[in-house]
Order: sequence, then C-alpha cells, then structure tokens
Amino acid sequence: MNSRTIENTIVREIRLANATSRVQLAKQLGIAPSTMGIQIDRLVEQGILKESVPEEWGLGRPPKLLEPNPTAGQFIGVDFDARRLHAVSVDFSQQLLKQHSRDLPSQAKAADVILQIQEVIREVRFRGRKLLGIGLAIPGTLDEEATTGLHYRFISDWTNLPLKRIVQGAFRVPVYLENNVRVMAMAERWFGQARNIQNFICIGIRSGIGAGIFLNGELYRGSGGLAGEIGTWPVCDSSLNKKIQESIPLEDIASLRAILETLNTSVDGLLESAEKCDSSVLKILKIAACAVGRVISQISLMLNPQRIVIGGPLAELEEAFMSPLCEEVQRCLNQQSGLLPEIVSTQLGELAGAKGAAALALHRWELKV
Amino acid sequence: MNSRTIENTIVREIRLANATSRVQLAKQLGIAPSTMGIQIDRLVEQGILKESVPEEWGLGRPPKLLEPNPTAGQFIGVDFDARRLHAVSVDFSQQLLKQHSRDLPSQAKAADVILQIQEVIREVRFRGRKLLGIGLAIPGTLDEEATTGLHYRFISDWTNLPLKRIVQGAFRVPVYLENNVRVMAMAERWFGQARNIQNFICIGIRSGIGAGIFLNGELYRGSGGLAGEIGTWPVCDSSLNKKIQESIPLEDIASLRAILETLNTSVDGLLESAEKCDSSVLKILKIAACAVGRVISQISLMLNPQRIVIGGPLAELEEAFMSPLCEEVQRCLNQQSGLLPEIVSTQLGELAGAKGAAALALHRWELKV
DNA sequence: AGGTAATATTTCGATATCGAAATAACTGCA
DNA sequence: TGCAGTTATTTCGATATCGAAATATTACCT
Repeated sequence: MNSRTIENTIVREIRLANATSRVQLAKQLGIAPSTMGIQIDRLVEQGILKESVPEEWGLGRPPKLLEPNPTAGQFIGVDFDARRLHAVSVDFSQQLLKQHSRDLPSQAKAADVILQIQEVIREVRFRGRKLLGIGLAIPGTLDEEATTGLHYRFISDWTNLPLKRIVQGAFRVPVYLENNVRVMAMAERWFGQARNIQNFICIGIRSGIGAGIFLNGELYRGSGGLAGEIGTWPVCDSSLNKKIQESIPLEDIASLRAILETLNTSVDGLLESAEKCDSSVLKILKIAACAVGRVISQISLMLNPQRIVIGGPLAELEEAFMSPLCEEVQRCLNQQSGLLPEIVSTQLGELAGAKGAAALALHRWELKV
Repeated sequence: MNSRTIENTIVREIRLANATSRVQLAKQLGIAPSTMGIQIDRLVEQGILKESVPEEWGLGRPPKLLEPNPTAGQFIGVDFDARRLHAVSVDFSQQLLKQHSRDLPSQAKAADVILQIQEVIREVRFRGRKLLGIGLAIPGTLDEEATTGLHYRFISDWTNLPLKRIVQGAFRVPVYLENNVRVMAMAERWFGQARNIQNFICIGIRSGIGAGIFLNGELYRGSGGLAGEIGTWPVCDSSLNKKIQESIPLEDIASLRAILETLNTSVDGLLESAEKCDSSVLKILKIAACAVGRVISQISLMLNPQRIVIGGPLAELEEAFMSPLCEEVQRCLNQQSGLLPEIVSTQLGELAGAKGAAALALHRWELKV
C-alpha cells in the first residue's frame, strides 16, 4: 500500500483493470472482502464509482462489476513543444471529451505560450462536468518538485517559469506538471505499449532526444529530476562514419531536427522520401537508427529493461528506421541475449502527450474525504 | 507502508535510526502514538526490542529509547569470489560476533565451494544465539527469484546451482541470496557511504566490473535480474589510445584482472608501484580510470544519481585512480553540472560483502507472529 | 422443479487503530 | 517546595478492519 488513502488506491486499481469486482479488488489490495464492501459501497454512493452487471458469466454468483463513473468530473491535459500545442479533456473514466490542437507562432515568447495554454484549457473544458485537475506536459527541464519550468532550448526566454502557480491560480484546481517525455512514458504505461510492464524506457525522438524511465513499476526522475537527458550521450562508432574520430552527441546525429537540417526537408518530406526508399535519406536514417540502437544497447546493459518504446515521427518508419535500430541493438548485445529488450514503436498518435497529461492529473488526483 | 507487517517495519526503522522513541516512530510511520505504544510494548515483551534511558535530555519527559535486543538472535553472511571466501556472524543489533576468511584453492570446483560455504557458516556460528537467517553474496548471475546461481565465469563448473535450497536444507533457516555487487551496494546503503541516499550506484571493480543500483530508495535488479552487468560496456575514445578504432569492453581495459595481466603483477604489487608513482603503471591506471569515468558520465546522463560509490582495491588509490576518474567524469559532463554525481570510494574493508550479506538476511528477516 | 457446486457479497463478533484528552516525567524558575 | 512549560506516553471511547460463517445468485445436472 502506498501513502495514498485506500479510497484513491481503489479508484486507481479499478481504472487500470477496467471493471473488477469487490472480491477481486480485495485480493489484489490484500484487504478483507468485508472491508472492501464497505469502502466500495461508500464510493458508489458518492457517485465516484458505478456498478454494472457482467454480460456473460460462468459458474457462481456473478460479480457486480465496478467502473469509474464518467460523470464524476473531468480532467484536462495539455502538451506542447516549440511548434505546436495540444489539449484534451477526458471524463472520470478516461474517455476523451474534447480535443484541440494549434500551431504556435514561430519565435513565440514564454509569456505567449503561457497565455495560449490557458486559452486552450478554456477551449477544451467541457460544460457541466466538474473540473478536477489539470496536467501539463512540459518540454525541457523542470525543478525537482515539478512546479517550475527551468529551461527549454527552443523557446528563447523559457526560464524559471512558475507554471504550477500560474495555472493553479487561474483555474483553482490542482495542477500537475511533468516533463514531456515522462508524460509520454506514463501514457505508454497506462494505455499504450507498456501496460503492466514494470521496467521500460520510452525514448522520444523529436527536436531533442529524451528518455522517460519506469523502473520497479515507478516513474524514475533522478536525484535532481534530470534522469533521461540522453541528448548529449556521446556516440562514436567508426563503422558508422569513418571520419568520426571524436564522439558526437546523440542529438546531433539522430534527433529529428538534426536529420531535417542535414537533408534540408520537412517532417512530411522526410517521411515521404523514406517511403519511396530514397537511398541518401535511408543512409542518413540508418546512421541515426544505429546511433540510437547503440545507446539502447548500453542502457540495456545497465538497466536490463523489459521493453523499449520509441516515440516520435521516426518510430513510424518500420523499414527505414526501426529495423536497422533493432538490428544494431542485437548486434551490440550479441553475446547476451538475456539483456535484449523488446523494442516497439508507440501506437499513440499526436495526442499521446495531451492524453498522458490528462491521465497524469487523473492518477494524481486525490479524493478528499 | 510496504507489504511487510507493522512489526517488521518497526524493527527495521529502529535499526536504521539506532534508538528512537515511540512517538518519533509513530510520526515516521504515520501511525497513531497510542497504537505504536501497543506494538512496541509487545515487541519489548517478546525480547525483540530493548528499552533504555537517554543520558542527557533537555525539556520535557524523556523518551524511553528503543534498540534492537542483541540477544534476540544472530545472522550469518557469506561472501566469496573465485579466490577468497569471507563469513561473519552478527547479532540482532548488527554488531559483529565472529568472522572468518580463507583462500579458496585455485581451480576450485563448484561443489568444493559449496562445501566450504557450509563449513565457514558452521565456523562463525555463535553458540547460544538462535540462528535467524543466512545471507549469501554470490558472484556472477542469479535467476530472477534469487534462488539459483546461474553462471560465474571464474569457477569453471558454476552453473545452475540451487544454492538457496542447498543451504536452507543444511541449516533449516531462511537463506537469502543476492548478487555480489548488489550486496556491496546494500552494505553502502545501510552502513557505508550511501546512508540515506535514495539514488546511487555502487561500481565494483574486481575480477570483473559490475554495478549495484539503488533508485528511488530501492534496489533495482532489472527485468531479468541482469541490471548492472556493465562489464561489456563498449568504451572507445581515441584520446585514450590512438590505435583503438573499434570499441573495447570496459572489463578488458579497467578490470583488476585486465590491469594485472597487462602489468604482469599482483594486487599488492600494483598498489605498491602505484604508491611509488611508477609512470607506466600510472599510465595504465589512468586509462582504466578514464574508461570507468566515461561510463559513469554516460550512466549519469541516463540516471542522474546523487552519488557513485567505487568499490574494489583500486578505489584506495586516490591520486593514481580516483582523481583521473573524477576529472574524466567532469570533463564529459562539462556543460551539465546538474548531472555531476558525487564520486566517493568505499570505506568498508574486505568484510564489506560478508557484512552486507548478513545485513541482507537481517533486513529480509520477518518476525512470524 | 430440485439439488449441487461455484463464486460473490454481506453479516457479525473480535480485534486493531485512531484521535483527543489525560497523565507522566522531566527542566527551569520563583 | 511548588508551579509553569515541554515533551513522551498512556487512557479510553469511537471507528475501521478482520476473518469466518452465512447468505445470495448463478450454472449445471438429474
């Protein structure tokens, strides 16, 4: 049991294993069924949970299935980077209510972005459902307590912004912040490729490259909140590029930005020419994939994760990117098959971050008795 | 609260913060003082805990200090590698009772080693204290459940040995296994350089190189129990050795075994000539230190640990090894001071592993009601 | 229809925990 | 000595949890 109250643990458990029974929950949480009965009855009475009857059932008395009551309230999630901003609202059972995406003006200032964040929150807010919390997926670094944005390279004056205070002041509900990539990892853990996986790493390849890390079933942030900052990981491999003598930061080889600059094209252009098997594009992508693969193999030596989830546009390129990446990981770990992680690409679309941010708020939310 | 019973949590808490009071414990564990009183009374009555009076006290009623009762029983810890075997017994309050070390015959077979383990356990067993548990620090890899030794490179037929079953059968007390380096990390965490540090990594440099990892305050094993196997980490840096084109496994550059082979000397010989600043020795050590330093810097990017503890004989060489290591880490992380970990060498001597193994048994031990 | 087996939930007395107030044990001061 | 101030522990009625047995609801079999 965590430090959370039993009530919150129950709601969380029900959301994860959508629809369970009193007895099953009692077993899962190591609580007497009689006690669980009392707790559940109260939550149903309060309108937090809903009971339903199973459609088919074998032997024995059928359980009263439990689900979160959608009408108990809504959560809002916002995700952004330098170019684009996404927001969603979800009901208490994590179903999408409204969504909204917009481009940010290039060269946008921090103050603009903060205003736009508040605008889109109002935009996606669903009338008639109590707003229970807001989650923000923040690019760049956060302070350890996750209240303040410290730095983001691609918005010039994005420095020491007390985002939690600002948004909390504007909407008067709990606001939860988390780093962009970590929110992606949470999304994978809760409704993506890493459900029920205790040890996995989500690697996001966008303007920069970062990792969201789940170990022993928990998000890992590092002692200063800086874990996963692998953008500057030194990569050097003479087999990749004979001219390289010194090592090069991973981000300079494999980030979307670096690749687009090298090829002087757009994201859509890149994806298109990769589909068409343009050989110069494939070569660059292969170099990037190998670099990421080498880093993954080294991470695997250290952390032996069960699974790696790749996020970002490149993850969609099966032949051109994911295959060479997997091969390189295999090559590097050839002797040690026990260390070889499963490598998959994300299936959550553009809204992954926003949905993850909403889920962050929803999972952190505490029922006050 | 963990899944452990309250009683065990209390005993553990008292051992960690040697001597506290009922009220303090109640606060620390979030339990009502009245309840804590009942629990403690029972534990004292059972002879598990002892009460004592504080020597000096300021204002207010002085607390009845609590400590583990040494006579409640003993734990035995065994640590070994291919060359040498250590065993200790400690009382219930973690104080050393007896110790024993012996060399293993070179080319010893697994069966020999297992017999010797049982012999030294009998050797250090302290008469008149109930034996409550045995901890074994095992070199090489273990299965996920930590019951079976899978493989150890330096004992030829060390393969799939059900050590837990064997030793448990022989002594009829709970037996706990853990990997060598992880036990060292536990020792650092409980009574060494990493007390009260949530995120740290213990790097052991002996015949091989491995890492014991504590994250979020918990030991991290990896999804197959293979986390920390950094011996084959590829190191390549043309600044270290111009002739290197391909990367080389860390263990081939920086393990004690590799260094001793290169210099054709013994451990004592190496330490001695390092003290005397033999330049060829210093050069080899510097290359090793830089290799380890580079790996640490990469690990820090990923995990942002607060502290790194270096174990093994080389950790004693301040000038010849630790200094160049720290410098290399700083150089590699130059732009990112937030990621720079504290780097220290272990202060626990030869018996660290055995004491850690005993502490493992003692911390895992469960009071059965 | 009636009985049996299986599973879920509730009932109910025993036990554990909580929280607030009372009590105990000390220092410092008059 | 007596009293105020401070902190630790215990007391005690209210509440929560437990565990085993009782009850409820279903399928399946005869």
